[in-house]
Amino acid sequence: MLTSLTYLPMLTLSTHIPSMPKSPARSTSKPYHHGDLRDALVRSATELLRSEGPDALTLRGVARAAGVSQAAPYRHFADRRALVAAVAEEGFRRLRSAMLEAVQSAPGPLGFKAVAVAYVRFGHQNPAEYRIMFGPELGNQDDLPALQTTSRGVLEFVAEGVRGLQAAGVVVEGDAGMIAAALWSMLHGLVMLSLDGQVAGVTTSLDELVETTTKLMMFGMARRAV
Amino acid sequence: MLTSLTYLPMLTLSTHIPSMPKSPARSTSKPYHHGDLRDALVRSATELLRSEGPDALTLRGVARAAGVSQAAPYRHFADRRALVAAVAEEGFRRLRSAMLEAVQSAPGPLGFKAVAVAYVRFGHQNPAEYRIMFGPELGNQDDLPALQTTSRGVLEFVAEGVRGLQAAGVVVEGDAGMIAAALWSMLHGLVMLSLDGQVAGVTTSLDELVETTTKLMMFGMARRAV
DNA sequence: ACCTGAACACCGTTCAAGT
DNA sequence: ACCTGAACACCGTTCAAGT
Repeated sequence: MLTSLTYLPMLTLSTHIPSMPKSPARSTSKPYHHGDLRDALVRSATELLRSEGPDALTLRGVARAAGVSQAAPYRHFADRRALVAAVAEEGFRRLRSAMLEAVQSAPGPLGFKAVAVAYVRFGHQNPAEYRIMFGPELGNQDDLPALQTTSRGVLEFVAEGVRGLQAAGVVVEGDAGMIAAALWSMLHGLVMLSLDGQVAGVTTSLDELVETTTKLMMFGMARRAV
Repeated sequence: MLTSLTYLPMLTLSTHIPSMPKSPARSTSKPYHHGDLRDALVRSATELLRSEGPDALTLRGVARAAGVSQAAPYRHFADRRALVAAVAEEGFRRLRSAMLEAVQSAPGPLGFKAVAVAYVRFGHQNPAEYRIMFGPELGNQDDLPALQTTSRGVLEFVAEGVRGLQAAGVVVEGDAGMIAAALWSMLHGLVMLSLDGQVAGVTTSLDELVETTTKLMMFGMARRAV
């Protein structure tokens, strides 16, 4: 009953439609809906995740934040998980950038510690994103090839660093991939456990923990033969 | 086997759970509801988690599996998170047992590797539980003192082992808590990354990875001075 | 081609009420 | 004291329909 009377159509007359060419919206501040809703959704999702926490990362909430209907995201993402994966991908890219910047500012053997510090710092500065990147929802990435490629980039980055140190004679010979996996495990575990507050009693200074950890990784915990 | 509904009839309502004579309700002529619904809920939750995955760990689903109404769990758990915490607690207890068994079967310096193997094996044999134990829902445990105590037990256990090795002159001196945190980080990261398939390309054998990792932890990756 | 509105089946949580 | 039934406000997802 109410339907036909109370619902007035908005000003969608043809005369109002700007002569938008095919190229993506650029000058339009916000005429109608985005030329790139996909990107807008990923951005909204990331913002929501940071400001409201992981529980706020709902498809409906993100759609709301982006100003579209709840069904609209399905034009761009197969399901909620695909949207989450897109957020994680962006995170992996930023993590890689942070590590890259670290080695560039401190090349050679010193780079190892610089990367470790940058890695742990990234996790602590982006806790919600970090958790999503390694969370259970994306545990099996077999059906998310784009994410898989991006996340594999981290291991590849570390392995490359290991090879460099091996070539410089600083690090023992051996499978660089395995050594890199061990290093990454260490860093990842450190971020996770500290985010969880599991190692809170150990020290007040995270930097100190990273320091101890990287030293241990470098020289081991076995006592040298006297 | 993706995340789908897969609604199965689930004929679990047969005369389940033989009434334990130990519980207070003994003269119960009615086979009505458990003298210990709390325990039954935790058990149902764990079973659901293992068989159907993390998405099945819903309060309503658990209540259904236990044969009570959807509101009944609220007599025993403040909210869904409290139930999840109870499941995680049980997991931490079993993890500790597995580690304890490992040191007992291989005491001394060899115990280090035995514990590492037992730890990683636990994670891989109980992936869903392991993820819950360290998942984002329980990230901040400040309001879950029981869980906090149980999970802290793991770090304490490792630290105790480190102290033993230090006393035996096998491990370098230094803050045992920090060294333990580094060791735990390594093991935790290894479990997580391998469960996520992030280090799948490195080796086909997880045992080999654990082997390399523990050696690295023991002797470091720095090349000895020639 | 892209988006909306409405619907369906689920969920966490609350609360009066039953026994 | 412990549990049920019904309700509320959310979800993810689908689908016919609009422009």
